[in-house]
Amino acid sequence: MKQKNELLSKNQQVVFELIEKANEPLKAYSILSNVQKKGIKAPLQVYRALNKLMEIGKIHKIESKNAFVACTNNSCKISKASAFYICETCEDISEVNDSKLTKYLSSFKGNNDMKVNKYNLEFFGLCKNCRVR
Amino acid sequence: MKQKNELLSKNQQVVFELIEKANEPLKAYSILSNVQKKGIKAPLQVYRALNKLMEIGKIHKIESKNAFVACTNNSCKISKASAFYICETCEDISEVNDSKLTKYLSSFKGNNDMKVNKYNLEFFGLCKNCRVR
DNA sequence: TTATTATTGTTATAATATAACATTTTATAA
DNA sequence: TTATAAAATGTTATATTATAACAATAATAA
Repeated sequence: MKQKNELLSKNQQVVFELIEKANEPLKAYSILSNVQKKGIKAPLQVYRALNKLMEIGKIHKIESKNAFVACTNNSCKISKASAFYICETCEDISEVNDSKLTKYLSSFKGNNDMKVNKYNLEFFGLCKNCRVR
Repeated sequence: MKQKNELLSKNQQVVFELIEKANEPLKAYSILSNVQKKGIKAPLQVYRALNKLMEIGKIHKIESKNAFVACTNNSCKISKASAFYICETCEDISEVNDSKLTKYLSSFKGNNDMKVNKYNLEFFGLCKNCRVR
């Protein structure tokens, strides 16, 4: 499958690669300190890259943590809608990849008759590991 | 129905009343400037009240906006789980009150076998009004 | 080419949130 | 009721997250 990385600008690529390799959500200033050796010096350079990457659906923001993760859905259609599990104990975060959920939420009307363009859903709970202990 | 307000401390009550009367989500520092006449002088006093109010389910935080609204669900059971519509045009925000959705999400297991304690869901789209224009 | 758009670089500053410590009030139980 | 624990308050300082404003450069399209 064709990667979109080639379409990314220099800063966008640097930031995205860092996020993609990380196995946890990264915060903006943590990203900054990790890309300074690559020539990115200011917060705004990071935030601009982050905003663009979110716009094109390559990353998502975990709103409750102010942190950023690479999208793990190959389907670009749902790239702007996102859902995550957040373990309250170990802080592990994983993207939910459930097409039924996606369909259900994307077409959700509720009481308000709103047309849903995107949504963000964050589940908090205990992951399997943390329940056992 | 018995109000819980009586259980609130002085600062909690001041902050809650302001949020409840507002017809839009309020930001912490906006709250601060509005309660200074009531003797609350520092950000931390506001944040402490906000945290407590969230804990007991009287308010919710709109994570994507860093803003706070009074809970409009009378059911205390679901007070920690919250779902909102956010109109991308007029910024109007309303709480979703849909028991099917609540049940569906509260019992959602997905791929991860997580036990869901709470969730936060934010729908973005166009409200009825803004679609017409 | 030339105009337009996206991206970059940079400094300063705004907006959001917590740490740390001292004190006071309220609730609980001995 | 009195001691003691728990919750709430007050205060100063500071950490963290994010954007404004302006100048320059690179990429793309007309």
